[in-house]
Amino acid sequence: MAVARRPVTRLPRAQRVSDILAAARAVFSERDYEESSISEIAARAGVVEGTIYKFFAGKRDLLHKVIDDWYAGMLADYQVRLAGIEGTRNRLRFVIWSHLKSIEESPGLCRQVFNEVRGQRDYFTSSVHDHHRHYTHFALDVLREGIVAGEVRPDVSITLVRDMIYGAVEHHSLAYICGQGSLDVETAADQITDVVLAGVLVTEAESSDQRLDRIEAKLDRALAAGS
Amino acid sequence: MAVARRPVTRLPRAQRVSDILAAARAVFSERDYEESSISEIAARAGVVEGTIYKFFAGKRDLLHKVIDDWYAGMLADYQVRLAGIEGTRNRLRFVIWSHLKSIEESPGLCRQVFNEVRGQRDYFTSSVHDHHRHYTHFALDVLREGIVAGEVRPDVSITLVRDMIYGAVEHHSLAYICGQGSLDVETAADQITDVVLAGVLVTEAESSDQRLDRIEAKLDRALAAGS
DNA sequence: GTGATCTAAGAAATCTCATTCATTACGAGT
DNA sequence: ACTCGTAATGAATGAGATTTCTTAGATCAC
Repeated sequence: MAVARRPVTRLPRAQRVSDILAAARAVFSERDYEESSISEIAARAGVVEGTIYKFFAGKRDLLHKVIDDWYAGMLADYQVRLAGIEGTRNRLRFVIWSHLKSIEESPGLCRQVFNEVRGQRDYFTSSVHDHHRHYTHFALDVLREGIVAGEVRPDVSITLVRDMIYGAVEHHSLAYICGQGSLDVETAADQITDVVLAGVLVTEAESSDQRLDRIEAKLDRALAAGS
Repeated sequence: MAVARRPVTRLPRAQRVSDILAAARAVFSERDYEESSISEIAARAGVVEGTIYKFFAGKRDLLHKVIDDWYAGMLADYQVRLAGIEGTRNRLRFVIWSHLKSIEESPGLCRQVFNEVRGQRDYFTSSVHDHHRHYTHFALDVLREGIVAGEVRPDVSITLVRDMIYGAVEHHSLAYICGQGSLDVETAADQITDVVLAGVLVTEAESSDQRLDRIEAKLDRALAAGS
């Protein structure tokens, strides 16, 4: 007895792949990795489970490809926008603001990155890590420029400041990412920029003190002369 | 035909629970959550899989209990040690150093916390979150004391500075946690303390104002005397 | 000491996926 | 129209978590 079989339509490879990626992105965005099932992704993409394995090595690989895809989209205009911003403070704030903004827009994917990608033993050899390096490289550039411009203390470790920036943003966004509470991107960007910048700026203290010393000394002399 | 059955020994409940917890801690420390199997934990604890479900609701619950257990141990002497340290800088450095130290000592468990516990949708209602609140509360206390002492700017958001501290520590330790590279606790503690403290310390501006006030007063007197 | 009872511990069944595989049939090239 | 490569299917496989049923050690009343 012939079993009723779904009518088969063959699509160009690129089309199928992007359909599956879109479906996977949707599912991974709204569910935990463990709860995201290949069968649901397949159903949403309009294919059967086995089809997915024609294009992807497995569930984990599929997630990685979804994240790669996401990063690629973000990186595209990031560099262009940053190029149009001047001044260490403004550029630093843009880096911080951008990260907050992408978290606000895609909390689900961020969660997958934090929980399932980063922290995996193979993370440092993955393509996601490559993308992330590109992504965070801009922060390092901004800091280096600040040092060259004489605004930023040259003795701080810029990689550590980078860790501090991204760490602060991500910790701060944790509740939002977990679906608890809201995220005020502008306020957070201002606050983080303030503290980070204060932490790395060349202090005016010495030169001001010197000037004050000089002025005070003059005054003392003037007073002594006047009496 | 009677099947050969392993001789059954009954232990007091507390003993069995702590045996299972110890075995689970070992397995969760050396493997990813996904790769940690209940059967391996059972084997190491010297029990059969079903027994674990007598005491724990499931694999996830078991991990949570392991983490709770770990936090309880850490919190025990943390408060005592901190009480013996004076000065905002020293106390802040201790908070940062302690976090780095616990990561250095238990990278495996940290990974489980970062990847499997925090970031889960139910995290903010879990007992692990309660423990973590206690744990990070000390940082907030140190900052508040700093504000009272007039050393720390009262206009910074202390919860944001807390996020910055823990975020920086955890980002910085990521490679180590993933089994790549090493972790220099002392250097990292120094650097993070430096930048954070520089970011939140009261600037010399105020005392400069005071000096300017004094100088202006002198000037006024000089002008009055000269006229 | 003996028997009743409670429940820890065992062992195996079940259930839920991810992953694999043999089969089918679309469609481009001839 | 025919053939062939391969996209797509759908069912089988297998691993591992969870459940369930059974067995038997411990404890208590008498």
